[in-house]
Amino acid sequence: MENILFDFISKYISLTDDEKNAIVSLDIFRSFKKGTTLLKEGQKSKESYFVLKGCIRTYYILDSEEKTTAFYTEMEVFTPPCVVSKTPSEYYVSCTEDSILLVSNSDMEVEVNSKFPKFEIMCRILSEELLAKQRIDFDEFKTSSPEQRYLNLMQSRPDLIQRVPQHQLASYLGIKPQSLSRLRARILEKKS
Amino acid sequence: MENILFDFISKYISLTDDEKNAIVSLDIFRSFKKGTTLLKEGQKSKESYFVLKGCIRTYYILDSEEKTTAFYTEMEVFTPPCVVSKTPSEYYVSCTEDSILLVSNSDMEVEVNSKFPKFEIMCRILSEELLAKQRIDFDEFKTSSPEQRYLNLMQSRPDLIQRVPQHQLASYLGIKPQSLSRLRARILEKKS
DNA sequence: CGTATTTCTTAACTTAAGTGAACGAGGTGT
DNA sequence: ACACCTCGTTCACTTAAGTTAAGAAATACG
Repeated sequence: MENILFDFISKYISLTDDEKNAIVSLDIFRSFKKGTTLLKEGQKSKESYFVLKGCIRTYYILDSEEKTTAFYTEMEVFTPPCVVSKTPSEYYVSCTEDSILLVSNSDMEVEVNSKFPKFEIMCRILSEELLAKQRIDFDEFKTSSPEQRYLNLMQSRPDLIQRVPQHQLASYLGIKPQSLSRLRARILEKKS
Repeated sequence: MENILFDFISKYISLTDDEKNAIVSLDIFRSFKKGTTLLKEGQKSKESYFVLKGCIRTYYILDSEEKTTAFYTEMEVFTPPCVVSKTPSEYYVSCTEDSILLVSNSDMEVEVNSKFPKFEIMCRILSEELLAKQRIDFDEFKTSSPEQRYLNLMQSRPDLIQRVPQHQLASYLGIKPQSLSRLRARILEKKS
């Protein structure tokens, strides 16, 4: 499990064995059962997540309806916005599958960053990359129809369509479950 | 003009007079006429922008139609995703108004960051904040209808509605100009 | 100043998403 | 085995956005 993490980190900086040991000794791997809620609306948190295995999702409850806005799967990082803004969360975070996560605490990060300046650099580069990636995703969402979004998702993250319930996918695509069903039927019809 | 920049920076780190002078001596303020294109599709770039005065927008040309996806105004920072990914740009960046911008080059940033580690920290914090902010914007976009998005925009950035052409606003809201006109008429009718 | 061009609005019609309801399949728990 | 519940699909109907076209308003420019 540690190797997955170190492979990820090695894309940004190189670590000595001592540094690797220091990270392992932090004891930050955690297992969660499917359905576990990691963060609730109204709560404050300092935790960030790196998904080693499984899938977590973020959702809002608006008019007593769940609105799923994001999924994070293997090799993806997620810091809830409320951790950055230090305000109570407006959304929920939970595991859609049995998951193994690296859970880090922002106090801990401050400490590690000051001890290993390399780490600070990695965090900067990673944030910049995620910002750029999310910008592209947002642009794509804005400039396409629900149907195009679904087709794009089939290209970019085909696994999600299989592993995630349709009604969660629907709100992820910005539509209702019924519309997703219809849209899928429409696509199948076109193919034939 | 420098003071606007230093006020901004002071939200993240504190600078000595020497450091301020070092920054001023980089000579990075630039003026642009309304309509100036800063980046074209297919080009590579290393430039990031901080808006001191004016407004810049990003847009795609898809099916020979402009699709505006973002506006950056006073006190906002923008690094085009292609600068981060080091690939040719898929979009355009241009000034919608006469603008004064701080233009920085990523080579220059590397140098400044290694000379002043403080700066690295600021960049990390800033990226994290922007990422979280953009995440919230994206979530809001996904979970609301075009009409709600327009009403939200009236709350959060009322100036944009005044200073930017309607057809650019429309694609920013993910709809066609005609739909924006209609939607505005609908809102006015409800009020009365 | 007047003409050209762009921008915004309106309208009629088409297409697709939202809504409410019903149904069947699959899973859960007692 | 049974009742229960969630989930996905389908249908009929409503509502809003896309499309095409036309005209009014604002702006740019010679």
